[in-house]
Amino acid sequence: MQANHELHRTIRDRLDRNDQRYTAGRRAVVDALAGAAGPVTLPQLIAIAPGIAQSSAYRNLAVMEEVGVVRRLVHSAEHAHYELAEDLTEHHHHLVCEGCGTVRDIKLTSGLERTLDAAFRKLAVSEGFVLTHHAIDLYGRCASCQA
Amino acid sequence: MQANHELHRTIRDRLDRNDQRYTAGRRAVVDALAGAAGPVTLPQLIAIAPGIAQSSAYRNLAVMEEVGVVRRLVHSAEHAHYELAEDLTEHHHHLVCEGCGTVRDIKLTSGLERTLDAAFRKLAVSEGFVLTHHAIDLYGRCASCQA
DNA sequence: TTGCTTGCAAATGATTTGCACTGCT
DNA sequence: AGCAGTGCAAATCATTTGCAAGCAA
Repeated sequence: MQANHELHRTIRDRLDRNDQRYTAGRRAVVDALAGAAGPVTLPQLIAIAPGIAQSSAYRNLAVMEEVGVVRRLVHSAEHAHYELAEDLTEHHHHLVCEGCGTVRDIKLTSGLERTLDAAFRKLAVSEGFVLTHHAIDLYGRCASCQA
Repeated sequence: MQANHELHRTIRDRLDRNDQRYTAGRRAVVDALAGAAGPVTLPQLIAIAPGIAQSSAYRNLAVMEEVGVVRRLVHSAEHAHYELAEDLTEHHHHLVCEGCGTVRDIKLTSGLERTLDAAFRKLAVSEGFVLTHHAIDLYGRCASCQA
């Protein structure tokens, strides 16, 4: 992860380029996302960064997703999860707890990622797809949810 | 995929064991899922198998998911997708079109799957997770959605 | 009969939107 | 001043649920 002011600068640029402002509310959302150990739900986000109205949080996340600053993930939980876009952080995947719904970031070795990329690309071509990205989710139960 | 009556028998057994009936409505849902080229949304399901009420479709899918006959997937589209459980079909992954939202099944080579399993298991252990399964989604644009 | 299943209509709950107001620029 | 961003409350829309009727054991 980049230094924090560097991150903010990059985001401001990206918003600027799309005629969007980088307001205090948006900065607060970004700080909350940057500080988390994985993607967070909207309730979690509001808990971390109090004072942000729910509707504004949703709207700002949508704007920033549009601009490529935020990524929205949907697993099977009732709430979607949000995280900073990968080019602002690092390529990673997710470990999802089926008990409590928490999502944690994980990374594969770069060797394995390279292998996968090649395999995926080949597969996509044979199906006539142009790939934009891939997602790998591991599902299981975290240490505290092993009833 | 197994022969169709074999599939139905397996499903009936699994429902029986959970004190659930295998009704005509449920059979219709299963047939629809078994005939599709990938997971389908509820509207798609109803279109394929007319005469099933929306609420019954949702209810039957929920029951069959509970029993391990159906799997529910959520990508980012507005509707969830449903497919038969993997042990009734074959282990596979998904290619998602970001244009039209269609999801198609794909398979990796078994060698690659083995490599991945090993890597995933190791990762999970180090995070204190007990894995149940994994999902790999490739995102891109299908041939007809390449504007 | 007894209880699960179904279909319809109403309820739920996450997310979105209308609108009036605040605050950049 | 002029327009984008914010908060509140109301609207949406997929999914779930209550209820009365149908069907299987």
